[in-house]
Amino acid sequence: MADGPTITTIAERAGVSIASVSRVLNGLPTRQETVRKVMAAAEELGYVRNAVARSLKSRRTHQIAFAMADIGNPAYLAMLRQIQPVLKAAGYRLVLHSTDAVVADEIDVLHSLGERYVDGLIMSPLRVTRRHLDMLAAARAPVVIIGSVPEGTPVDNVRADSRTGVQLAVRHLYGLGRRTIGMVNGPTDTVPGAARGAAYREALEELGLPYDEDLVEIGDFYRAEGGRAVAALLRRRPDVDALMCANDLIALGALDVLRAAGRRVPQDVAVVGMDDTDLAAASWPSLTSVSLGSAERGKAAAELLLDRLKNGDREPRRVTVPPRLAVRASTTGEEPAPLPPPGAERGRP
Amino acid sequence: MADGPTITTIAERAGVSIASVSRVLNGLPTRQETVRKVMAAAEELGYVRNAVARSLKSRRTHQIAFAMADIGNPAYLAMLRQIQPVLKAAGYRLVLHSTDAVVADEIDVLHSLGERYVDGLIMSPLRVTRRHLDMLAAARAPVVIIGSVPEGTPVDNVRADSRTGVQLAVRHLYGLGRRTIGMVNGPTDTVPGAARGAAYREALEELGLPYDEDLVEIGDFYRAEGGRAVAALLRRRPDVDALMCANDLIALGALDVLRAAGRRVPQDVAVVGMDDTDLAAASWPSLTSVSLGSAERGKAAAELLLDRLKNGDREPRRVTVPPRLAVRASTTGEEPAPLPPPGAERGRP
DNA sequence: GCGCACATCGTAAACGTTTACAGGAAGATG
DNA sequence: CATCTTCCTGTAAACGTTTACGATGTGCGC
Repeated sequence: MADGPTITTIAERAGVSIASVSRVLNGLPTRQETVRKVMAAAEELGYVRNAVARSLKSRRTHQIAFAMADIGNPAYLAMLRQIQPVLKAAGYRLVLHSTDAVVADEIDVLHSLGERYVDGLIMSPLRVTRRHLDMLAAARAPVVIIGSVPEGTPVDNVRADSRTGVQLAVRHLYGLGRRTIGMVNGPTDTVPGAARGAAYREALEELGLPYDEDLVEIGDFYRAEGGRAVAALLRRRPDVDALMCANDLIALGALDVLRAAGRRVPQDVAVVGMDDTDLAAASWPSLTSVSLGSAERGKAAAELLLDRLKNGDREPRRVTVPPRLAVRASTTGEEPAPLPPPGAERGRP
Repeated sequence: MADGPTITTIAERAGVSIASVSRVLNGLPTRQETVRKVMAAAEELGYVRNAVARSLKSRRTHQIAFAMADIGNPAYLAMLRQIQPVLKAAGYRLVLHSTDAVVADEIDVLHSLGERYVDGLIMSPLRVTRRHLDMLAAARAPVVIIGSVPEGTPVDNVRADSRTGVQLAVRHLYGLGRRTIGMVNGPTDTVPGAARGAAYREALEELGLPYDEDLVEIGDFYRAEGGRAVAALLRRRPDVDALMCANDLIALGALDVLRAAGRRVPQDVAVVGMDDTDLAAASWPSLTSVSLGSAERGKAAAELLLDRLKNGDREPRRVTVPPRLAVRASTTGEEPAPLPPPGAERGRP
């Protein structure tokens, strides 16, 4: 693992100056003979350009950071899967940060833009605080936010339309005859939590259903937490006949708890998830889920950022991705009640 | 987004030399008064160290690359989830490459180590070719391979024990009375494919069951492909009573096809997956699956690499992670046949 | 008052590139 | 043949750090 060759090594071997080597390597006009010599030397030495030195001089790292709240969440994963190829095709590397949705970590990432190790950042914060906005305004590199930011914030941003998404789901449940529709939400101090909670309320009102706080339970965006929240809601309102869950993980938790409680899905309680992740199609029963277009949002974010890197001072843009409802068995399943869990699942006959 | 301050700016403002600024920022012994002045200036200017310049000088980027075959595969994702926090805790950033299991892309990644934009690489190649080995030998930065490499290859490597894993599964099926155990594999020119195929054969022999090529079908490591392979196998051997699938996605495909064919799982056909991903627990019925310890392997790989970065010329190490069998409903479920899929399952609005 | 040890600092080189600039050679033009 | 272009090349500076080295100043012992 000896020290690799540099353009100086090549220059010596080819008998030219380092400037010529650089020009040849960058395809600038050069005499044919020189090109040949330099190429030959580079080939023999197995030369590879030093990206760090190059970045220092050119002030471009060809790296873009993606700060995701939670690697475990398939919705962010769907974004990542789209972001990666778009960046790769444009010649950028992807630096991955996981912030665990901790504000301090997100601020850290924004702050670290000052280190200039990336040309730009795609970030998907769960909540947007005053500090976020301050840091965004002072950010030393272009940032694209996936999620909602206050009106007028001068930053490119890609948002889902969870309002319409929740509306789609609630209407679907209403159309199936459900009238006691509960909501299991994540923390309402998060952007998605707040939006989904409000949208649920609106959707009910639009349909002329009463909004009842007893039908709303706040947990967190994880399976176990979601399950706990559902259990609490069930104790309070055993008559609930449908559950709008703020994401698929919560919905899976709901399925767990409903099964354990002997409630049939969808006959007794219909369940709708959100994000339409892989888990929704694979779950038991398969989960009706609102797709908020995570994949499309990821792609759009990457494209926005690339565009901004080309064209630094265009107006900030906002892209909104429309939701879709993927209807599956957890709302329209026609088979008889799912039976108690198979013995091995949790030790029951 | 004006040009940020550099140590030169600070030096001017504090009335000291850039050397002093650097010393203060790096905590080298300096007079108290100087420290104060420099810190004050840095603070006022909102100075952040330029990581690129720092890397150029120090020959350390504090970045580590992870080249995963397929972002969509939850097994790799499980590795990623473990790798990320380990690196972060050690002060390294994570650069993510997705190679789509294309050899040329993997070679590219190895080659790009010469650009010195990372201090090391964790790679999980699906197949290891001659070129891989050549590039590994010539790699300009430490590499840890997740997966098997030929005996004696001088490289840190973390492997699963799929042989024992398959054995666990086949014995489990045998113990449940299954005697016509099929295998649905991915391409056998991949390392896991070859290993799992061979292990299946060995496990049968160990149990005194005949090895029958008709019971083996090769597809690819994806859900749809797995389904197709199972369909083919079923046509050839309708009497099969158990399926050993080379990963969970294949097993999900198997469930799809078995359901469509009216076969009950596990009564008619027991199904075992591999990798024990989130999907296994969420699927319908839940999937018995061999965990090859993806998470542990990711963690081990990250730790091996960090250790190697500290101690460049210790002996190459090999870590083998033991498999576990997660038993679920697809082999031991006792409920009556799952019914045909609900109508809505694949009709989307 | 001299010499020495020590602490602190500034100068300058280095990391590996890219690139502005100027110089030289060759060809075109008078 | 002198001059002007044109093309190609080399010199050197720059990007923002870290760090070896030598210079300076201070305090102390004699």
